[in-house]
Amino acid sequence: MQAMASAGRTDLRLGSFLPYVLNNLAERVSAGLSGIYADEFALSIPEWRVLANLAEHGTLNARQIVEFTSMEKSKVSRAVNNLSRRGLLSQRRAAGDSRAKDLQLTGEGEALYRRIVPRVLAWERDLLDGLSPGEYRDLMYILDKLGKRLGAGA
Amino acid sequence: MQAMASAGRTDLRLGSFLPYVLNNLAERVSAGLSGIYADEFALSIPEWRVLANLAEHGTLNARQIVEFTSMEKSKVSRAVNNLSRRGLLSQRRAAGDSRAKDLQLTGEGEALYRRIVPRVLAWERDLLDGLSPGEYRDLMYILDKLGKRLGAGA
DNA sequence: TCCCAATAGTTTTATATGCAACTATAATGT
DNA sequence: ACATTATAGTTGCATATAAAACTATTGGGA
Repeated sequence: MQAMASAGRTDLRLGSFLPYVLNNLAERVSAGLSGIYADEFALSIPEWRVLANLAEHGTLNARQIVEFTSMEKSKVSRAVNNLSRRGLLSQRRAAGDSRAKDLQLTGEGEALYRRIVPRVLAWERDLLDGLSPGEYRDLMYILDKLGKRLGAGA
Repeated sequence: MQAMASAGRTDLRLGSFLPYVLNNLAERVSAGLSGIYADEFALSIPEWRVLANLAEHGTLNARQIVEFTSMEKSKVSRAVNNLSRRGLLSQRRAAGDSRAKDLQLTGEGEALYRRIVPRVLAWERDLLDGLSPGEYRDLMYILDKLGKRLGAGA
């Protein structure tokens, strides 16, 4: 027997159609969160994502950021440039490959990141307070599973 | 005891930060699906959403579509106009309120919708095949719970 | 009745975006 | 070594978008 679901039927109900539900939720979450880093820290979403990935992974080049975030490479390029102009990250030609640039946060970039983190974690905690630990675990597990499946299928 | 989670810590791990995970997944799902209605049916995502909501709910005005989809009203306005120009929906001044317009799919609009539905359901089924029925149920339940919490919190 | 605020929807404007074209460098095959 | 192809990243351009200004209509008060 196959996965029951909206997919088990031949008519479409948007309320149980995963892509629709997922997108609605994701957009609303993004809108809520971007209130923090846009209004208080003057960062766009792509800029925030680049910042956060550099903070987490240390030195990266643009291609790696593209992989981590699934953003367009032109989007990443522009976000990197904005952060660079603001002195939040530094660039230098990569050792082994002079096409690539090693990107890394400056002290100022790290400081900004450290100011943002508690704010977004508090926001997330607020949202997740409605879920039990088990529900949170299930959710992350299932989302991860779907993500892997998408990677394969596409 | 409170919801453990990434939110239980003071450092940020993107891989377990719900907004990040959710957005990555949603974007990839959207990209996959939009391949269908963009390439094969020449519909943008906003257009598809308007079409699907009208198909599901019957006659609606633009404000109601905004509520159902959480899209910007200007976005809805343009999507409605595009569909109208293509003869996929009809507009007429609402009975009780002449500012509003009653929107409803034409026969052609409904026919297009019926051609699209099996395609997107098949796509969804493919994605969901990796989940057990229980996992699917849990997922939808939890997403719904989060959605409601967002509605309240904002 | 007469204002004034609220609402439905459109349009303007500035910005963001995706895609393709492009530059520069690296890797591969013969 | 040389030509071909692939890759890293940037930029130009046409389109899409969000936010605010705007038009038209409605709904309340006082």
